[in-house]
Amino acid sequence: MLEIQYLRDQKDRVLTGLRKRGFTPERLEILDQIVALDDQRKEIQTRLDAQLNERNTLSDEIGKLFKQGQTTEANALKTKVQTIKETVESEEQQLQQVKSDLENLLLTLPNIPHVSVPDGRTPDDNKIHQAWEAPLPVLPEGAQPHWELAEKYNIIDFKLGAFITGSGFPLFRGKGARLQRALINFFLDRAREAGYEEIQPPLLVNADTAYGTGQLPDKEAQMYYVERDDLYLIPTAEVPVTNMYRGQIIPEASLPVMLTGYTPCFRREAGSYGADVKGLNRVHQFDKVEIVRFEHPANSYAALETMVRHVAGLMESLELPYRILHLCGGDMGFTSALTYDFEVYAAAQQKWLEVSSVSNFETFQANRMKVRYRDSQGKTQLVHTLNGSALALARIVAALLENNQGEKGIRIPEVLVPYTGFEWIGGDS
RNA sequence: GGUGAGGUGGGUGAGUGGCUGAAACCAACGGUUUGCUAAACCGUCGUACGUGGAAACAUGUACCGAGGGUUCGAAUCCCUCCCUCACCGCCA
Repeated sequence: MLEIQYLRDQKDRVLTGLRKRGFTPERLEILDQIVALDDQRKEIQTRLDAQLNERNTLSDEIGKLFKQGQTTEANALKTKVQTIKETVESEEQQLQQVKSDLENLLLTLPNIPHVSVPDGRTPDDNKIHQAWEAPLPVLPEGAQPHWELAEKYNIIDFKLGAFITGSGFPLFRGKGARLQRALINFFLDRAREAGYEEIQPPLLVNADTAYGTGQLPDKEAQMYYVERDDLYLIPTAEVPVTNMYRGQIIPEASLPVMLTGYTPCFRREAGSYGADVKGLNRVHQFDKVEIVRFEHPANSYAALETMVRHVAGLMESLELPYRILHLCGGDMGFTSALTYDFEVYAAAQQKWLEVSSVSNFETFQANRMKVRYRDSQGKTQLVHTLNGSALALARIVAALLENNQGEKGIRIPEVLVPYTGFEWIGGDS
């Protein structure tokens, strides 16, 4: 959620930012509505506070009068307060109304893109931030996409998953399951070595938490919801982990707070069909190691860069061809100010698959969650929040299977062997 | 799931209708003093929003788990919900 003060002070920036996100001039009128509502809010509050002050003062006097036995005078004041009470009630209602209107409008505004964010509407307008310079792997004739390899080596059973649950819920078995576990441990170890504290958060969250990171209200249809208990299955560890600090004031000296967590992620992916959803390309449940940071605003972009380097390092050690995209205004998530997407090249499909998204949310999430720190003047300031996948498993597995297939089977990258305990899938080991 | 007891500031904890935004103690921060450490003493010590102010700051309002209600007035009384603890039941 944007800060109203920012919106008032930096209107030009907000305007250009929203245009970058494809706001039409009509939709931009919302800014003036917000400011007008906020003015109204202030006005009502000033009035209301004055009335409340009078009520409190009079009530005080009534108490004193009663104590002195001056009941007649006290009762006279009582009727006076009674009339104040009525106007107070109506003004309180107005205030509440205006506040909720204001909040609802503010919730419709996405974050303001960073100045570097490219213009554009669709994924085609994303800029390549870091290209893959080496030649892309070319597989020999007869190379198979991962869903065929999965069946051939009996490591992922899509049909069985569909039988047990539904499509998009793959079942990993044998070396497939072990590869998953190896990747999770590898990613967690790397994150820990980089200074992130490991967290195992709850996988279901309440509505307040889902609002905090911005999943509600705008991504409600994307989450699985347990109606009976009013809980949501997490779409990413970002949600529970970032909310660890909801409503908190973090001592400035504790910044940055660096957290990592592995969780399964659940996404309904409503409305996705076709070739994109084949195999592991788009599934309802997948595993991911997430890194989350709460940063001093002055450091957040440097932090973003180190996160990007961290993820790039993972890709490199897995020997996977990857590229980094700088998302354009139209393709960026609602809450993000700047997002880099990592794509891995799946050589059999000859497709780039998104495997990580690293973002700086600046104060957008922090404002919603009221996560602050105290600056050297003793004032509370909103922190910047950042997060990134490091990494999302399903598509990494897809690329590993496809790119590393050969006559002997599927070769496991060297760094993973200590984790898997085997060097080949389908080979001798 | 059942029964009982509770939820007060960073912590412990007082407070059962007005003099309590909240005692006291601890922690923290600033200072004084002793050669350092320690101790003692003095002071500061919640958040949000509004108003005035360039700011420091002053001032108003709200907040004692959350939301409603009673009352001229609620941390205090009533209702609903949430959470914690104890015991019982169930259970990986």
